[in-house]
Amino acid sequence: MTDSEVGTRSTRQRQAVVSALEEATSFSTAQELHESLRARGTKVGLATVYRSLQRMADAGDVDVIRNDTGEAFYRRCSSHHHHHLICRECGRAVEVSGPAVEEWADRIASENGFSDVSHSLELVGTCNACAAGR
Amino acid sequence: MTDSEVGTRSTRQRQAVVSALEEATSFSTAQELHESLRARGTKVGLATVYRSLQRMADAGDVDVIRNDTGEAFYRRCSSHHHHHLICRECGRAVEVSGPAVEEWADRIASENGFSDVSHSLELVGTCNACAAGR
DNA sequence: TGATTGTCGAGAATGATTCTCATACTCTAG
DNA sequence: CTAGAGTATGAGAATCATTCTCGACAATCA
Repeated sequence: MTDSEVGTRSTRQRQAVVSALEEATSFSTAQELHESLRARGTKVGLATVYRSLQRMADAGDVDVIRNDTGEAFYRRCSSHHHHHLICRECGRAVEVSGPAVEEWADRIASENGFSDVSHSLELVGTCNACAAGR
Repeated sequence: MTDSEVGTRSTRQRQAVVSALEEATSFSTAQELHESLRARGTKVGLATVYRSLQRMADAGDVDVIRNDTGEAFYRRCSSHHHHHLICRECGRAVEVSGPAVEEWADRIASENGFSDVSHSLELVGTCNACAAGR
């Protein structure tokens, strides 16, 4: 079995994880997704949620970010390269992209003799709705 | 006791953690620092290493980044705002700063109605030494 | 020196994530 | 449609980094 052959079967559990992700409006942990599935009466094992998320992350179908305690958060995202602007209060996330940043990253990398550079970038702030509600 | 009053005492253990950090040429985990202290014959508890690192991180004296498995890596850094360009093979880290990125982040944030925006950015690549050695 | 109070250390506890392995299910060839 | 092969699942154990607990110790200061 090669890597490209795994994760191809369509099961009730995988569809459930996908739909839970699509209902979520912000980044969610595996545990939260598992809980929301249980709450709606869909029985899916926690390990399966983790496996599904990992496979989707590997395939690039979901984005993974980590908070400052190292917990992983998942979100269904567009497939092109982008970054996130996340509200620190409500968790709402906006996809943003910045050619300027990509160019800057490449330039900095080559100036320092680095090659094959990838980058991770997240913006965290307070969205207007949350700022207004205080 | 207020926050400003904690972490003021000078102890052998704290000095040891600081010196271990200064000897390290790249980002290190708490476990690695603990091990290097033990290796040189300095007895310091693991919990103390964690506590010292956390306090320094809170004070802004060290930078913390996380790898893709969520483990925390620490490094003694300059105190002004900056980012890192890290070699994925040898772990060597270069501090970089980019006014362009800061401005872009602020602009994107305000365009989307976000305020109080902070950002995290890391560049990962292969340094020239490692690229040459292959 | 003695009192006060922060700090240490060993090991237990925590919590997210991964692993194990017996069982159930998908998919496809026939 | 059906059996067979091989993948996927689930419950709970295992892992592993990190944090907590609490009695003992040490830094600071009068």
